[in-house]
Amino acid sequence: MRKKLIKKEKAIIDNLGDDKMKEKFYLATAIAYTSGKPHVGNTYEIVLSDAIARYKRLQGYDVYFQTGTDEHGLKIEHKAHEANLSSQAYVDGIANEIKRMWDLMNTSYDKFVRTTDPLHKQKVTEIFKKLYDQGDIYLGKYEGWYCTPCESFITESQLIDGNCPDCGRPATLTSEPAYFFKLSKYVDRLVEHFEKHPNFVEPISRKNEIINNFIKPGLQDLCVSRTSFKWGIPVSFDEKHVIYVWIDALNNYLTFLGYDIEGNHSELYKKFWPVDLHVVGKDILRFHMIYWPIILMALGEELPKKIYAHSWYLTSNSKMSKSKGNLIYADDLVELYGLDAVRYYLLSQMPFANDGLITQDLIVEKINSDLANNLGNLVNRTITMNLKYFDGKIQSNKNKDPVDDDLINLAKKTVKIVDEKMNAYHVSEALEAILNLSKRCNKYIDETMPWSLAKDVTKLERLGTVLYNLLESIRFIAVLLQPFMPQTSEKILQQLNTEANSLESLSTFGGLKEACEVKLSDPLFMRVNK
RNA sequence: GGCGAUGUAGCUCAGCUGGCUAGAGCGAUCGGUUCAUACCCGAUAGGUCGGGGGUUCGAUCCCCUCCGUCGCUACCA
Repeated sequence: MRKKLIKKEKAIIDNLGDDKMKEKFYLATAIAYTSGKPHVGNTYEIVLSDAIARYKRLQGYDVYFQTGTDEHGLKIEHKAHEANLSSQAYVDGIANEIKRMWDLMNTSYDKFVRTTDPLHKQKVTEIFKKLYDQGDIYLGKYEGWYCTPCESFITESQLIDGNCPDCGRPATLTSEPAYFFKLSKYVDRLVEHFEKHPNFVEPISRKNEIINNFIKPGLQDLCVSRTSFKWGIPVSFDEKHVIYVWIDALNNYLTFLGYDIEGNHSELYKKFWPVDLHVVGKDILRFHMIYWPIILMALGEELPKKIYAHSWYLTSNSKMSKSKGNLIYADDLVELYGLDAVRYYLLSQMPFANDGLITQDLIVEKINSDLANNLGNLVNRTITMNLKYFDGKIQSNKNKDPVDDDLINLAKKTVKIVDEKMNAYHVSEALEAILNLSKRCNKYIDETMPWSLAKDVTKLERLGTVLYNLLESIRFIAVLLQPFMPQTSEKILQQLNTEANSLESLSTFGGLKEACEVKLSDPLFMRVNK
């Protein structure tokens, strides 16, 4: 199956430039909740998605990459009230802040959506009505525990001896009319889908968590309307109710693409639906794994191909939160260490299925060892030598030696490893492979000792080949680095003075042209003192 | 309480379906080199693979149990 896919992708690469042959790829991040400034844990999601999107483009896919903000709900109504702002003014401010952060991180999204967009609201209204009309949403009664002083509903499991977990006062059982979504009607189909598509949700452990907690005990119908606040999309046929935020938010993937309930979809929709990859935080997997597919089933739309639930960055083993005062913001880090260094850290230090650690000390350590000493210094010393020995002119690579083979083979192999890892969305492992190639280059310099060859006039040709191999390997590194550190990649390619930056340019080791002149620039990364 | 992860060298982590002397990177120590951002290359580090028990010819990887940490448990999103 995977082999088949890779073959397919190769075929796409071979046909690059021919738009008709391009396969589409719709990548959507979860939309960020506008309750406050996003910390680095939230920012990770967009950077991760960006790396995937950029890699897919490099592979030749026609990528549509959507992100945005989720702006309704009780919490926001409260926050706005606290800030003495209208709800709309409040979310405008936060949405700007989030967009600014996404831009600061140099993320290449195609569209930034906001759920307060009038068109979105209209379409969600229509979708809700359609689901009601076809009987998937019905009016029922919400029964639950309520703490009157706290004005909040409490779940059975949150109750402490029948009392409110916040104030300790007795909770009362209340009942009020509310609309419900008939999840029960679709649950069998959903389970069947999970079974037929074992990789629908990854990591598997996260999928099991949801199945064990929600599916196995018996999926309850979902309450999809609220009357306790106003900041949301009203139910068109019952104005006292506001549509549950998740029904509102999840539909962004449809509405902004140009979905139409009558079936008069936009061209964009026809081209890109369904979502190929949802990148969401593990904390909201439930909504994407259960409610979202069921909504789509009810609407008769195709289901997403894959949902990837990423983990969190933790600071010394605890989740970042305002109350703990351990928040780290990406913009502060960028200020301190530079954009690509932060991107590098975020992308390289997250294990596939577990939480990652982020601290200033760890960041500094990675910047110094991986970026400054290994990669940056490699580029710097190699370019310097080519300038020193050959006035910058790239030499021929004809004077070969068996010691070259290992380096050249690794360069070629790295392309394959990166491809495999990225196809499985194992981003950190892809990056690791690239850095390994850089490390191998440094070793090659010691093996060949160019400074020694330079002292012997009869070995100049050999010296030229050694430097060629290094420069070409560095080109491989730079090309592969594009999705992860776009600016760094570009800086390296500029120093190499080459435009050969496509994936297919790596099909042969020898893309750099003879006699072309390399140029030295400032070091890519400076060492940071702790 | 239920469900699920996780506990491997000082630090961050790899170890697929059990099998040669348990690995990587960083840090530390020693040696080499000088093209380079005091960088790079090499060597070394003797870690009860959380504790105990079991299955097996043999377990870090299987089973049981105990301890620690973390996550999920439906109306906050």
